[in-house]
Amino acid sequence: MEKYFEVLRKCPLFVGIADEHIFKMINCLGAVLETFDKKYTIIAEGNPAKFIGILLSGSAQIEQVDYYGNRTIMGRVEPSQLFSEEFACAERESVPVSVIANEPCEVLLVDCNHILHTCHNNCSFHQQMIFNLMKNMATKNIVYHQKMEITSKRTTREKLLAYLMFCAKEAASNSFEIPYDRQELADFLEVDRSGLSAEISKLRKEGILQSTKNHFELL
Amino acid sequence: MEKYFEVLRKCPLFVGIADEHIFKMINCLGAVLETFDKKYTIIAEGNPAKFIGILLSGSAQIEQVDYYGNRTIMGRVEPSQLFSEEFACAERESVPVSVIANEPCEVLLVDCNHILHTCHNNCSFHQQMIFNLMKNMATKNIVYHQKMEITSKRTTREKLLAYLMFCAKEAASNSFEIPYDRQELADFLEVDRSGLSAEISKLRKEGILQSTKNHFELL
DNA sequence: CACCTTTTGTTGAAATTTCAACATATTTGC
DNA sequence: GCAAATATGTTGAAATTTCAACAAAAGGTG
Repeated sequence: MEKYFEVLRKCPLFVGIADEHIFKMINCLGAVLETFDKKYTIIAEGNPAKFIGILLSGSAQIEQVDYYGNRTIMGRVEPSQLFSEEFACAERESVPVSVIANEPCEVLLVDCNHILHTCHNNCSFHQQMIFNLMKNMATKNIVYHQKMEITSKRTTREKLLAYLMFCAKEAASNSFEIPYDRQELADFLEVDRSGLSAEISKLRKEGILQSTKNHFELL
Repeated sequence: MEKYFEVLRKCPLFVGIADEHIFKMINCLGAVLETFDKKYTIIAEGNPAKFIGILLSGSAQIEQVDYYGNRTIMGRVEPSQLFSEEFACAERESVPVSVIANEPCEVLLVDCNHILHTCHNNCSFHQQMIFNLMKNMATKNIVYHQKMEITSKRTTREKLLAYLMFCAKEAASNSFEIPYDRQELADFLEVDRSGLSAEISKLRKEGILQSTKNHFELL
């Protein structure tokens, strides 16, 4: 467990909690370590919303597949980040999305009851965690706002440019990598993959961007 | 202020707080009461993200207008509900959306600093409020998930049906009212208004639904 | 009630997306 | 390094959306 120290320090759940207390808390919370191979399902749609996930290594994706078979990618999870916490904290019956490993992943699963319903004796760590969860969820809320701002655009070109400009802003550079392959980007932007490829070519020909694989540069 | 008692009791911020303490807390939080006429802007895009809003009466809408002039309606706010709390709690500089009064509104604005940064003396009310905010934001997060599930559909018809089925589920009946007029529904579903009207007519002719104004019935 | 304003429905043309099918490029596993 | 599998790019046809313009209906106001 010690090898995850740096990851856990950065976890939004443990902000403001002294290093020496983090591992004690993880024990106290009854966290379970699990590993998943690439493409495996960490949490399946319909599962009970019981766990708050902490990604320790690898990367994962939040997905939803609808009735028609269209996949929507809600977002990506990187080490230190939480996943599925909104469903656990809202005390939903089940999780409406799937969490899929993009590469081999190690995750820590914390039973949400240990965070929400125990320790009413004013334990200060516990209160700090609730505060941290609150902040984390406010931030996640904003991330969803940003996704909606991108996907609300009406054409593939506008969605793509909105997304790329967002990435450029995040990277503070016109040159950046995106975390998605073409199919994933299409599923994130909620457009057709082949149309997306065509649009990227078009923008390249128009001299608006350069790209090789996942690397883009806005001109 | 007493006339808002019932509304405040139902406010997610005051869950688990005894009735007799609610007004004291509102004073303590330095909440400001403001009123707005129909169509007025309660919070404008770009404003400092300083306030958590509580809607006391009327109804409001969360909107975002992009570069191209397309309006997106993120959602609706009903009495007792909070608005703009995610931006305040995440300590964002400014609010990326506008909150618009749909009818004459009374709102309570609470400086988020009074909730986030004071009272580190373990005041139990305060801790309850943080917990409440956390739950509220988890729930809001899920609401956004639901919206994305609807708007991720690829055609106007699919979006509309997904929305109507969601409403029917909420109402626990095939017969229900929606809170939007046609233009607003189009802006919520992120489609063209005239195309939406055409699609509704089509569904009516196909015998899939009946509708008069805002009332719908799925058959 | 009559007038004006706003909302809703209808239509056809133009733009765009999706879909399917295939070619090419890249990656993976042995 | 090769073969197989996967990912990406390209194309044209069909479906759908958007857009603009207008007609009809509903609502508000004096």
